[in-house]
Amino acid sequence: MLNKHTIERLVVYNRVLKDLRVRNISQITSEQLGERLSKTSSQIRRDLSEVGKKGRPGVGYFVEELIDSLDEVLGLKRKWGLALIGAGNLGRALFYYPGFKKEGYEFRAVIDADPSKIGRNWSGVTITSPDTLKKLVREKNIDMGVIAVPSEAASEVAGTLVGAGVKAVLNFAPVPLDLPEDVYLRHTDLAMDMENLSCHLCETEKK
Amino acid sequence: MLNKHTIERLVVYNRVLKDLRVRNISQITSEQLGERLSKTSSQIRRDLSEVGKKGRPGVGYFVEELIDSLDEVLGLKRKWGLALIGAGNLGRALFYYPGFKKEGYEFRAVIDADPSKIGRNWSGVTITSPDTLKKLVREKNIDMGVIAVPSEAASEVAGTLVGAGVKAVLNFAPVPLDLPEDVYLRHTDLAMDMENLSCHLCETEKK
DNA sequence: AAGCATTTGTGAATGTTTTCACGAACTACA
DNA sequence: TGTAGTTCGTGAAAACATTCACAAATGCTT
Ligand SMILES: NC(=O)c1ccc[n+]([C@@H]2O[C@H](COP(=O)([O-])OP(=O)(O)OC[C@H]3O[C@@H](n4cnc5c(N)ncnc54)[C@H](O)[C@@H]3O)[C@@H](O)[C@H]2O)c1
Ligand SMILES: NC(=O)c1ccc[n+]([C@@H]2O[C@H](COP(=O)([O-])OP(=O)(O)OC[C@H]3O[C@@H](n4cnc5c(N)ncnc54)[C@H](O)[C@@H]3O)[C@@H](O)[C@H]2O)c1
Repeated sequence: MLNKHTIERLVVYNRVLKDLRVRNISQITSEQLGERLSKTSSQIRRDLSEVGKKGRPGVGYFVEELIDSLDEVLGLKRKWGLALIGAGNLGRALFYYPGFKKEGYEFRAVIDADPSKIGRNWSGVTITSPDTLKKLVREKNIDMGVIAVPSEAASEVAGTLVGAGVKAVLNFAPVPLDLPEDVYLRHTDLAMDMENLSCHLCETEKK
Repeated sequence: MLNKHTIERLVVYNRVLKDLRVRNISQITSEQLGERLSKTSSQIRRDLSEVGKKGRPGVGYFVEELIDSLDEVLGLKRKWGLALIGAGNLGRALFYYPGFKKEGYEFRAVIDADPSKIGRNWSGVTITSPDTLKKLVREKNIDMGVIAVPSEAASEVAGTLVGAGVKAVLNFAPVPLDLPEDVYLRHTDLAMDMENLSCHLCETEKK
C-alpha cells in the first residue's frame, strides 16, 4: 500500500521519465534520476521497488517499462470522470487546462449556483445548477469531485458529492472538510503555500 | 526551526481560530481544536508549543493571543510583494483571488511573453515583458515569484527570478526546478493531486 | 485555604520515513 | 569462462514525526 509521500514522488519520477522518453533515452539508473531530482538514489530505489517493475542490476531501469508501471499504479491507463463544482476563476483555469485531459481526467459536469452562469457552455459542457449534481454523477460516470466554490459553500457541496456516491474529492476551498473515511480527500490550499513561503522568509530574515 | 508539516498545520489552526474569533469565542482547548480538525490534542499542543504564545493550564488557549502569534510566525503581519510570471488562466485566477491581498500578499508585477498581453492592465498593474522583470523586482520590492508559465519556460523564468535576487518561489509548472539552496521553493502541482486521487481509487477498486 | 477538576507542556515511547551499506544480479570484455 | 565493474533490492540503522502519559499550573467550589 503506497503512502502519500511515495505517490507524490512517483508522479515526479513519471514526468521525468516521460521527458527522457521524448529525448530517446531508454534507460536510467537510480543514481542519475536522483541526481536530476536532488534525491538520494536509495530513496528512488525504495520507491520504485513498491511498483511492480524491477530494475536490472548493472544497468538500471528501462524508461519505457517503468513509465508503463507507473501509469498503471497512478491510474493513468484509464479515463476518469470529473465534476467541477464552482465555475469561477479557479474553476475555469482547471477546466481549460489541457494537461488534465491528456492524462485521462475529463470534466464531464460543471456546476455553479450563479443563475447568470447556469446554461452557459464550456467546450461542450453545459453549466448546471447544484440540484442537478446527483443525477449527473450517475449519468456521466463521475469518479471525482473538484470543489472550487467559496469556503462557505464548500462543506455543503462536499456533502452533496458524497451523498451522490463520489469516492474522491479534491478541495480547493481553504476550509477543512470532514468527510466519511471511505472518501479519499485531498486538500490543495494555495494560500497555505504562500504562508509557507512567507514563514520561511521571516525565519531567514531573523538570522 | 519550524518544519514543513508543522507550518502547514499552523496555517490551518490559524484559519479555525479566525473563524472562532468571528463567532466571538475567545478561548479553546487543544482537545476541542483537535476534535474539530480530526487531530490528537497532543499534536496540537506540541505544534503550538513551537510558536511563542503559551496556553494556560486548566483553561486552554486564548484565541486572540494565539492568532497574533501565528500571524507573526507565518509572516502575516506585514505586506509581501509578489511577481506573477505567466498571465494565463491560472495566473489570472491567482491574481484576482481576493484572499491573497487580504493576507498581505500583493501582486505588484505581472509578466508575460505574449505580445498581445503585454500592455494590458489588470486592476492597476500593467502586464510587461520578461525582460522587465529584473528591474521590477528592484523597484517594486518583490519578495516572491509566482511561476505560472508552461513547463518549457519554467526553468528559464525561475533562473531570471533568482538572478534578480528573489529568495522565494512558488512554482505551478509541473516540472522540477533546480534552484540554489538559499532560495526557498514550493512546488504546487495540481496534476499531482489528481494522480494521487486516481492512484487511491485504483487501489481501493482492487480490493 | 484546601481540594477537586481541567488542561497545559514536555520527556519518553512509539511509529514512520529515509538513508546506509552490502550481498546478489547483471554486463562487458578478454 | 573468469574477472572486474556496475547497479539493484533490501535488511538494519538512523533520522524524523507523532502519540502517550504524567507532573505542574491554573480555575472553581466550598
Ligand atoms: N483563485 C485562486 O487563486 C484561489 C486561491 C486560493 C484559494 N482559492 C479558493 O478556491 C475557491 C474558488 O476560488 P475562485 O477564485 O474560483 O472563486 P470565484 O468566486 O471566482 O468562483 C466561485 C464560484 O463558485 C460559485 N458558487 C458559489 N456557491 C456555490 C454553490 N453552493 N454551488 C455551486 N457553485 C457555487 C460562484 O457562483 C462562483 O462562480 C474558493 O474557495 C477560494 O477560496 C482560490
Ligand atoms: N490551469 C491549470 O489548472 C493548471 C493545472 C496544473 C498545472 N498548471 C500549470 O500552470 C502553468 C500555467 O497554466 P495556465 O493554465 O495558466 O497556462 P496558460 O497557457 O493559460 O498560461 C501561460 C501563460 O504564460 C505565458 N508565457 C509563456 N512563456 C512565457 C515566458 N517565457 N515568460 C512569461 N510568460 C510566458 C503565456 O503567454 C501564457 O499567457 C503551466 O505550467 C501549467 O502546466 C495549470
